[in-house]
Amino acid sequence: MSQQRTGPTDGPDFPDLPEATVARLPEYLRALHHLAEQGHDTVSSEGLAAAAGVNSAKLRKDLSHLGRTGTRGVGYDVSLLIDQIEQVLGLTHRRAVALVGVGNLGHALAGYAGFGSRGFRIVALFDADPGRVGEHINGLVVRHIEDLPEVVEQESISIAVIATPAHAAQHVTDRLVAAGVTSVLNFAPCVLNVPEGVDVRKVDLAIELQILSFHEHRKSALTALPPVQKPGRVGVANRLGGEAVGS
Amino acid sequence: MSQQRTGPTDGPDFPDLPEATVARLPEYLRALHHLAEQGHDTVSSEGLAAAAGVNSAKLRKDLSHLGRTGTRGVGYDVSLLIDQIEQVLGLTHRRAVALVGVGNLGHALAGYAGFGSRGFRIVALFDADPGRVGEHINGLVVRHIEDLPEVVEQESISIAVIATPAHAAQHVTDRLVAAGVTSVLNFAPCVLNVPEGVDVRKVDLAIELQILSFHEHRKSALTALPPVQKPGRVGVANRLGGEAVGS
DNA sequence: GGTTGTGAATCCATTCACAGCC
DNA sequence: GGCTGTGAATGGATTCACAACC
Repeated sequence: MSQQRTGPTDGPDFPDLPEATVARLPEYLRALHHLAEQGHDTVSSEGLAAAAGVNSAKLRKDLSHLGRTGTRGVGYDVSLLIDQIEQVLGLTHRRAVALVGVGNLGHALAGYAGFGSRGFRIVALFDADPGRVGEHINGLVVRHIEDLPEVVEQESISIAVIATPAHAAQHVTDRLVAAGVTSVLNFAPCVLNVPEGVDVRKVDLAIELQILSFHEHRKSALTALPPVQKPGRVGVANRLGGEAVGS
Repeated sequence: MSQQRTGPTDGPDFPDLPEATVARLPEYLRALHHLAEQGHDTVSSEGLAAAAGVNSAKLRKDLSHLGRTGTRGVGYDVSLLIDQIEQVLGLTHRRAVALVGVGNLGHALAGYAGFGSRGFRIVALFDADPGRVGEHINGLVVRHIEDLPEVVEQESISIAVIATPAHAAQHVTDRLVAAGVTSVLNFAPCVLNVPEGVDVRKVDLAIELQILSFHEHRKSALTALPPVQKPGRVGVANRLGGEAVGS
């Protein structure tokens, strides 16, 4: 009755990864590629954890969700682990991505080489401004937003990036969803309402800075006031990077 | 002996906000500004929660950490709440921000108007490429990275944005930290090692897409396979935005 | 009547610590 | 001896549900 978990050799089935784990797998993947380039072919949980900026217990727990991945006493096989993670993340083929809004930020994103090397291909650019339509960017022609349904269909696009002004973002989203897009990465500073089954992730520059601002505020409040010695709070300093800090 | 919590009238003291709450306050703030523009002067937890894309219980719990903020039976005073949140986030004065790396993305960030309106001022641009030094962007001159210490000092910069290639990011970070910067927003796809007391937040475009890719992968695996009826898993559909989705 | 603020209950994530395996 | 995989323990965050208040 249980719907046949695919055989043990058949690549990982679909484990129900915790969301927090999913969010970290890409970072592990990046670190692994880096290690592979440097010629490592195995790595310990300790080593990979350091390279990915997490602690080793968390890393091992995360990887344990993928099934048997390492070998005790040895560590993880780098290229094998890369395959397994790419498998789970659905990165076995390059996914087609549409980008809407070729203003300041959109231009930069369209030119970003990192997408290509990490599993994605920007295959279409859109803008609502007729003055922009027809412009060539990085080998692609900017098309009018009217053409969305057609292009999404033709190119099998399921993921879109929104880099429009905030006031246009919801409208654009509705059209994207209507055209069949089911995942959206939103750079506009606003919340998007989408129907069930559509995923949205948001990146907001100002919000990131405001979170940092909070910590700045707290830090200055603390140092301004008292030199209170909190004993036993010292240990575990973040290991420092390459060169000396003191110039 | 306890170090005098500032008086009750004296604006909010320094509550130890849960990190998850801190991360949401900026979104509430944005929503509140939007409501204020539209002329609302009070809002219920339900209303604000909808505008910020969270549920109302969470919103109330978050705001409760700031002390008494709303009035029962009525709701929250919009402009009062704005003040309170800006207070806690340390946004009472515009913070000076440095941006390092004026390539593709750096250019776009330097031109991003949203910073100005939301509590920040980009006051300095840096690059390592001498060919770029001297260039004018948005009223600022690009300076060589050698000048960091001097400028950071002069302009009281505590926050920096890194938009360099990955291979340069750690080195740049070390110099920023040495110059006195204590918060970093990192757009380079790599982990940064920093000493205790320095905060780093990271934004990685490809990682965001990879997380979406996972969900795409899962969705297609589910629809490809079985029409398994999971009873009682339906409810709570995401409310749909303005116009109809069906074109 | 309406809405906030909050204990209690639940859920999820992280960390600990060690048994099991190479 | 070294390292992974994992139960058990802890710690946070979310949700529930209602008393307190306007």
